Amino acid sequence: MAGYREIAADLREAIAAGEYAPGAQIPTEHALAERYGVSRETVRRALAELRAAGVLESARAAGTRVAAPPVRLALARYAAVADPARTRANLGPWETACADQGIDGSVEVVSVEEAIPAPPGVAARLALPAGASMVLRRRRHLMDGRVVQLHESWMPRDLVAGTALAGQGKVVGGVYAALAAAGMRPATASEELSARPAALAEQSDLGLAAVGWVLELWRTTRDVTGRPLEALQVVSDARRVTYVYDDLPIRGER
Amino acid sequence: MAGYREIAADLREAIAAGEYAPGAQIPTEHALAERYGVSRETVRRALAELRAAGVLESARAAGTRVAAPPVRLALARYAAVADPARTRANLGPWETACADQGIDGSVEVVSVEEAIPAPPGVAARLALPAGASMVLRRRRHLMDGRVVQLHESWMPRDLVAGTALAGQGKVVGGVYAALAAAGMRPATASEELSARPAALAEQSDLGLAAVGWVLELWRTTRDVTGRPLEALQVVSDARRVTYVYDDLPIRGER
DNA sequence: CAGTGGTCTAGACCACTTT
DNA sequence: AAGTGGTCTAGACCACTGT
Repeated sequence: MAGYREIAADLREAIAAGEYAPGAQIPTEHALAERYGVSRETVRRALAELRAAGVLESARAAGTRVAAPPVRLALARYAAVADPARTRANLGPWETACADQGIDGSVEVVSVEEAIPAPPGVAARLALPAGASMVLRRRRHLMDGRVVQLHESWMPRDLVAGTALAGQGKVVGGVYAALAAAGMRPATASEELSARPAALAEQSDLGLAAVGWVLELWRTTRDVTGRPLEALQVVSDARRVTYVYDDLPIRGER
Repeated sequence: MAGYREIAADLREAIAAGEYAPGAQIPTEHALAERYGVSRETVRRALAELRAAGVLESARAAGTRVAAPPVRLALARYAAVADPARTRANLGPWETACADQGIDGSVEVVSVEEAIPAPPGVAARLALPAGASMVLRRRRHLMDGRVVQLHESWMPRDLVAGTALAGQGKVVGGVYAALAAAGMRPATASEELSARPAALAEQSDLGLAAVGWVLELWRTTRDVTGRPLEALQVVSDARRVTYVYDDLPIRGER
């Protein structure tokens, strides 16, 4: 009579109707199997669907509960980051954004490699010849306790060799300041934002349960002449982040 | 010996290593069960994980194949939409973006309701008093054959009553032109972008299989005085869309 | 018509948490 | 110690696709 999709839809409705509040435990799999007159495996398929949809959360011997919507970090991508008052005492934009939202943000430099062959996507964004152009790669983890974002920053090797950017460890004052100190002036940036299921490595780096999704942001920074200075890939737990573009001037249609 | 997660990881590696090319059929569930020495149900759990991760696609009686990465539409959110040459003969930005990418885009007006109580998120974005502020809602579907985006546009009722925006059917020339014709000048827009699992209605509207994910974009348009004119919610199939913000001026840090 | 994936069952054992 | 969800099995029937 009741297929697992119907059971899933039924439970979904009951939850949406407030029959089970966020955090409340739903009946056990055994009880649901009896209620719907199906086997426990069939109930489990319904619950699996609702877990994947973020509606339910199960903990090993503690039952299945209605999931509370995740706490999202709002991250400014445009106007708000321009406020110089916000760039406090050597805090980067991440620490500042976290502090504004009452969260303890931190950054860990994972690796700095001075000469890596540029992958195709990076070469294209940096306008380097396809093939074996060598680039600098800096990898970072941005955390608020758990890892929230994975950063991979790629820069043309000839631009940054010998500068602070080629050194190990954190770049104090930010990448843009270091670029400026080396005589390069970031003037514009282009961003490409998409969502996709997490790769296996991302799943473990971000501590995602089962099949997680990520937001993938590419930011290409250029100087006034249009020369690319940096290609930055930001991979985030899709459920933990909102990107905000504030006060974009309107010049035409949308 | 082999749990379903190991089997999933094993297959994932084989596919990443190119052992099965995109579009190629992998062995049948029966064959995999025999190879790994497990039951068919266990294999199916592994395959379910890879389907959820977008690695595999199954068709009813035609086997399971390696999924090709979905074709994404690049949608400009900033500089490129300002090019007046692109706004062709009453084509909206959607039709234009699709045409640029060799795709036949179309727009369908789903409903126009003149007086709806504003939901909390809308009231906040339109800076209306919480409670029962009445607003106009226009719902559209943007298609390239399949439905790609769901639009819900909300405007304060007192601003648009009696204008072309309150009429049924398409607004020729675009919402911004209609606002301008009614004496309102859109000057800035703020966008908030996040990803989440699709709600049930979105799943069916967008034709998503199983548990799909969506990108949710809120665009709040204001005039020079900062008065909100429109709150637009755009829900897209997360696998079909990339949002592009071109040539953002850099004024501070990121 | 043979073979595929989709669904379902009635058991079973385990690791773990809660009491 | 009892109860929970996590994993697994060896069957079964079905709808559908390909030939």
